[in-house]
Amino acid sequence: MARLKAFDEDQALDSAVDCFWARGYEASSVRDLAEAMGIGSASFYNAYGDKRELFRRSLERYANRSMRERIARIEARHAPKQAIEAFLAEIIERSVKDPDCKGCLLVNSALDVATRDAELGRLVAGYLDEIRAFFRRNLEAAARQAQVPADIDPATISAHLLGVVLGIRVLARTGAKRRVLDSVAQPALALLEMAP
Amino acid sequence: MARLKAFDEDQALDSAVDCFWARGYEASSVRDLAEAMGIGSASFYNAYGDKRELFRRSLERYANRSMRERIARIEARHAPKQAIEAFLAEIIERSVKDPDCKGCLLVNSALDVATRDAELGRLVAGYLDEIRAFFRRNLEAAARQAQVPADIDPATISAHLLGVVLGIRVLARTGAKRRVLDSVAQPALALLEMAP
DNA sequence: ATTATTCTGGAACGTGCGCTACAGAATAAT
DNA sequence: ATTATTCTGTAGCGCACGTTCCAGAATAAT
Repeated sequence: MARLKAFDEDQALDSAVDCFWARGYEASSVRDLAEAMGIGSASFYNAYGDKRELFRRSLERYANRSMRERIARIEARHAPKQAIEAFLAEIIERSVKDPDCKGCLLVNSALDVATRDAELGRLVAGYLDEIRAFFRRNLEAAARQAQVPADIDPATISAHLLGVVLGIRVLARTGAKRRVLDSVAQPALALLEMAP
Repeated sequence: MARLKAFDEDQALDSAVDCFWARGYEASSVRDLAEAMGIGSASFYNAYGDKRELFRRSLERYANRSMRERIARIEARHAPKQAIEAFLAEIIERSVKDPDCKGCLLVNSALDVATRDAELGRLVAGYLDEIRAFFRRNLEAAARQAQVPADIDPATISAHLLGVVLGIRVLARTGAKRRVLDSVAQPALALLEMAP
């Protein structure tokens, strides 16, 4: 009964994610975004409401397709302790291989727009806490299976690991070399090793 | 032979630092800045050149008055190992006590404007590396005095500690509680403890 | 007192911003 | 074929941005 959309909404959303990821919220103008998405501004506002709402959906899509996908995939394939190691290894690998040093959209946003928009701030904080929950869940499972030293406290170490991930993401965006990122992660991973 | 400036240039610069610190580069308009600094736009451009140059000077002033001051003060008053502990403790203390959750101007900038301006990016990376150098210097001194375990590698642990500091700064800006920040730091500090 | 120089407040410039209006194109149902 | 509805390209809205201009005020040297 009406004209059909001439573009794929999710595909365009992916392009928006890339734009926000590389340049941040403020520096991505609606014209930049629309061009990257391959649509005009009328379609832009018709499909997504406004720039902020597009950003909210971009955050959500990034969280689903990048963070949650990674967590689910890794947890499906690895035992708890190895899942933690694989998570850190993959983040370093991706950071080093990204020629644009984009870091993580959630971390980038946490310091930028999230501080000026309470709802987005809560959203981002919640997404980051899912990473901590991933660490905690796997630390507890590893402890149950005696794969990690008995004296580690999952609540403490999971926060530490989240901090390490955030530190890696920040340094990665400044263009740090793999050697530095590995050094950031190594002592945290060493905590998981059993005494010889 | 000419009219005198009616404002203190450094004092106004401090106000600019506060503005950039709280809101970031893009979100601080020249009008915002000039108002916070208590000057008109003519004085603004006469004294500082342009917005970017003011930001460069703000970064420099923040580095000198916040980071370098802290490092110098702590190193003057503490033995190497205690200096590292005091640095982390002070950062957590300041983060928790800041009602605006501003985090660290250098870290905030590292993810924002520094990624779009190569010179500023190099500047920020250099400032952050001074924190790593502080850790490394004190780790080496502590090792020489047998205040830390013999098997710790200053090159690795200094990068780890920098990562932990960055993680704390990011979490602090998202409004994390002291308990979380302490948890991020605690395992890193435990590395410095001698085996019982 | 005059002069040369610099600083200051305010108005205004051009540009790019987020966003909207509108006319026409495309579709599904009648 | 007509109609109702939605999508699309383009032009342009009002506004805030960084920056400049300018007339006048303030100062130190003459």
